[in-house]
Amino acid sequence: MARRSDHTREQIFDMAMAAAERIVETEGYRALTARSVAHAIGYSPGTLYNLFANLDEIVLHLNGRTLDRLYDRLVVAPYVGRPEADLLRLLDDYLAFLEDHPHLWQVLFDYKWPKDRPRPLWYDQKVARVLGLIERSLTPLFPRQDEHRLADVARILWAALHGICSLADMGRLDVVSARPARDMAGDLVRLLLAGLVAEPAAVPR
Amino acid sequence: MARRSDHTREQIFDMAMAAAERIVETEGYRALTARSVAHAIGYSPGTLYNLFANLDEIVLHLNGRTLDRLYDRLVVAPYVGRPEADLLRLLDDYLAFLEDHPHLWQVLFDYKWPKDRPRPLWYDQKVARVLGLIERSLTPLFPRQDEHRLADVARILWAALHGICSLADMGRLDVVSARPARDMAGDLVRLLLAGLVAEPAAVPR
DNA sequence: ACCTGAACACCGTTCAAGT
DNA sequence: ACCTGAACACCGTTCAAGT
Repeated sequence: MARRSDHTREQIFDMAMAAAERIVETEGYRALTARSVAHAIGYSPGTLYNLFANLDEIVLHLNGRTLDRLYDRLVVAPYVGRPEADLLRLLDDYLAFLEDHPHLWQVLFDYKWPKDRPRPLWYDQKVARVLGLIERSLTPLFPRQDEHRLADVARILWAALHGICSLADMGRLDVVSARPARDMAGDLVRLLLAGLVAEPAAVPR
Repeated sequence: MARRSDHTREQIFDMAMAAAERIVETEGYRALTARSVAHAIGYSPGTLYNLFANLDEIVLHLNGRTLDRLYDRLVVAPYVGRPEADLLRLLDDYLAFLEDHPHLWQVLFDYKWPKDRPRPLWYDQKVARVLGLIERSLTPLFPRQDEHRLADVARILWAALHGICSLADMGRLDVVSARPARDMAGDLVRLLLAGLVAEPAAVPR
């Protein structure tokens, strides 16, 4: 057999990404295999390895697309300049995204990139772009010279919200009594903001 | 071939669990396979399926053991009755456990129990026992009739800390600039406590 | 130059066959 | 009653062979 050149390299790349996304959304993470993607685009498994070093790289690109989708969703709402209102709205949009694309969200956070090799720069930039929205919402609370502290708090909030969504998604928060993730996350945002206002310089960096 | 009755059912169970733990600790999650466990205890893969419904159940029991270890580690330190001191000490012990058993900790949280079937009661009880330590530390901040609120805040804190440790473990917090998980988690604890004190009834349940 | 598909070294799980 | 190990239906990845 041989080259078919039915499609360019770029076309196959895009087809593979679209197929991967569709497989994850409809059948879940575990259905995403090199063979299933290859089959979905009508090429042999070997062909994928001309474009991607391995399956990990397909997942990485898929997650990049998910981060873009998430950012696009979060960025459209108006920014009013009141931290609590802005953060709670970000939270609502985030949770709505999670509800619309639960499987994509799971892959985004569950997937473990091998520790030995560094994440590509473009990927970190996509994460930073989302983090930037949280930072913007927090900005009114910090004086200009406290950019580092602002960035730290944004990351704390990002990670903390992730923890709540993650455990809620796994059904691990309903020990003893259940409460929606939305309520708990909203609670967290309000407590954290109250704490910031009460102790603005609690833990200088 | 046939029954060997070299060991009782209980002995094989314990051998399998010990082997699973050793495999995860030394070689990581991905090395934990039904075949590797069977080989480690000198039985055939089929034998495991007399004791466990599937590999999921082996992981579940392994995680139960990990929760026990974690609890044992957290419970020994003295309880002084000052929330900040007690929580920061819990945090330190938690992080120390994580450092000592990174792979066991990863399996504990990364492993997804199938959503369709309920977690066994004994598992939830082990989680609740750890959560109870956080609740105890928070108790001085809540009046007696606010037990529900206390439980909610404990779970928020537990989930939020998990989020920080989880993203830190995956190296996903060092976007832009890195900061140790310990610092971020400590920051979170202090901010949350300050928020609680400032707005004790911020979000009544 | 590109694509194939067989091959390699694995999986989880089942179950007929043995003692 | 219990254990085996071959079998089934999969994996990710490689690479000689083809066009």
